[in-house]
Amino acid sequence: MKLTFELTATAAAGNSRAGMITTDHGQIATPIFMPVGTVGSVKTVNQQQLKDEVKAQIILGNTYHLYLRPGIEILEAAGGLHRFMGWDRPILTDSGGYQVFSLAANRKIKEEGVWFQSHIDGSKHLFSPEKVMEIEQAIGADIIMAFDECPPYPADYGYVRKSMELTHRWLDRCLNYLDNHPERYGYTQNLFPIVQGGTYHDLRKASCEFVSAKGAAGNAIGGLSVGESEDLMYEFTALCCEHLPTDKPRYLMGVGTPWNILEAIDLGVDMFDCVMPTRNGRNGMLFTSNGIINIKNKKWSTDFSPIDETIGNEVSSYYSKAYLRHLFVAQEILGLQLASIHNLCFYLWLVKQAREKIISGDFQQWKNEMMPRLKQRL
RNA sequence: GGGCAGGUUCCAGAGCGGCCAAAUGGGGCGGACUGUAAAUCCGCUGUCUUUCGACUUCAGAGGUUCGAAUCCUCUCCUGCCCA
Repeated sequence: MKLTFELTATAAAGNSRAGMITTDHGQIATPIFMPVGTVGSVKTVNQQQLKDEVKAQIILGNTYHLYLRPGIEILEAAGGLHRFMGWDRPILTDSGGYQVFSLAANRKIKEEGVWFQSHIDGSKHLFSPEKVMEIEQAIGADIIMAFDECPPYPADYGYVRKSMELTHRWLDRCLNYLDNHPERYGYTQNLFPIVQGGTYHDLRKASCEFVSAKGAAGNAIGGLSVGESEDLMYEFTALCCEHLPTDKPRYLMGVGTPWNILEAIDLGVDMFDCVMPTRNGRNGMLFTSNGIINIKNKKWSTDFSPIDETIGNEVSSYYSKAYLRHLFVAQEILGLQLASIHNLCFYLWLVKQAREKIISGDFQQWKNEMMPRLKQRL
């Protein structure tokens, strides 16, 4: 069944909304944060913990990484990524578009697609829209992203316009491929197109219109959080929300900090993903309901209070800051895991709170209260 | 009592006449990280000074030398071995 989106509640002030996405692998209550599991693994966190402790409703995989390893033959033989990794809830795969940006030194963009040099062994591979769709079908995610070019920031108008037009042509090729190649695992995969256009108003607006016209089950905002200021990011997120359909989920790709997420929810975004809770967690940065902790700092060495009691999950209220600091100093693997689990729990708690506040009508007040607290350095 | 090996900046440990405020690692302190080439990366870590630079350090005391962490003498301490 094609993915559906039902609006549960819309805030009186601002553009935030609460909704329910339904996929063949279950429902997703929005706004939602999606943990990133690039290679079919949310680093350091196993699937059971992801379900029971983090309460993740949907996770991400990455086309580029999964294509290189283990490769599509193995994924197909396994019956798709859900089965391969033992995850029966929804999955979204990114298309490799972000790697066009992050692996800039090792790729070449052409009309037909992008030539990548593998970061693993240096081998060369062509990612065309058709090839990416083929891989995403083999992976079998519930939501698959169109293949796009994510231009860097800053980039001049001419470049961004050409890049956006290329992304649009590629979108048509993705759609055309899907029209002629039915999915293979007996459930529906939903293509989300991606808006580009950099930080140019007319381009962003044009891209929103182009994308909206496709009538996709959901739409994504790409090309943000690539180095621009937060104000610019908010400005262009707002612009995109204004021009994307109201009755379809809006996904802001790659964002972000806890306060970025609250701000974007207020602007009308429904879905988020970011490596920040996991990567920064592994690097010792904890996001809590009271602010940011660098757990490696000595001041935590004798703080035996829980990591964060208010968010209500076990890891965060059971283990102390002092213990977690000890694990980091001793370079124990458990430290990386507890930090990752805590941060993910916090992110999921944050969007759940946001949802409840939207439904109860208190979102604005709650957000204004939370914003300064979230940014605070403890 | 005798023999041998040692005592270096928070720790370990290089250095063995000038290029030494002293390698390297650890520890400490701080920072970065936004659709993951990241359990990673980047600073600082004797004192004073914004910089230039100045000053005090290599167990202690004396000495040799233009110049000593480095050479000599004695003292104190540590480890191992023999009595």
